[in-house]
Amino acid sequence: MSMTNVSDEVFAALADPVRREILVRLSRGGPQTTGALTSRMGMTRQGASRHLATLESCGLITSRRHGRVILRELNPAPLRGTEAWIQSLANQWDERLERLKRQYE
Amino acid sequence: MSMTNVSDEVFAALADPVRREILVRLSRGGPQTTGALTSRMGMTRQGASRHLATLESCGLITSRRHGRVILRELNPAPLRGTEAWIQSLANQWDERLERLKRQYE
DNA sequence: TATATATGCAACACTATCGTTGCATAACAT
DNA sequence: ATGTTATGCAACGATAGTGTTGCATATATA
Repeated sequence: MSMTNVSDEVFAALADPVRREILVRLSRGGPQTTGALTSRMGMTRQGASRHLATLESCGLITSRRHGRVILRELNPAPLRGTEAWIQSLANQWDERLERLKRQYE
Repeated sequence: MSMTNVSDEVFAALADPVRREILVRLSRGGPQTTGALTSRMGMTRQGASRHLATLESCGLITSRRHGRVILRELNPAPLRGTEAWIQSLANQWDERLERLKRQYE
């Protein structure tokens, strides 16, 4: 597995605190409308809506339309890639330390 | 544990592909100078140097001076926070699904 | 049909970030 | 001392992202 360009968009999406809060709310409250998600978040509807578009673009959320309401739903699948990347990074470092340790014993 | 503002800087640092590649190189090659890290990365020394400053600012790398040479070293510790955050997010979603499943059985 | 609700799209100013260039500093080598 | 190597700091233009406002669209309700 290549260690570069693995879920580049996902990393960028996670960089914004507002988007992370949206993900947390979705994971706790389940599918919600933009309004329910936006309220008490100190931002215009359009501001939050753009964040939702960013999150959907990289696959972190999906949306289903019910009449005039659109329900946003969390999709944690892309997070596995970033999680794997981070773990691989830390693991390679640990393996390196272990090699050095064996060498000097 | 609060799900917001957990290693905000680390998430932002990981959003850049150049910085992620620097981390990968450090995890594989161990402590290196800026020059060794910068070469073959399609960027000026100052460009890479700024990324190194960003990474050091959030604790992902440390630096030791040896005469006129500064060795950069990976510090994977802050990554645990982001890893935990991602896992917690996915876990909460899974638990939610399980609750719903039990409810409808 | 009218009216309210839920949403998207486009344009705008503001800010942050990126990578560069130029100059300064500090440590080695000759 | 002089030159070379390794680095930092400051300023600049370019680019990208953020949040806003205004308008348009589509669906429900009276």
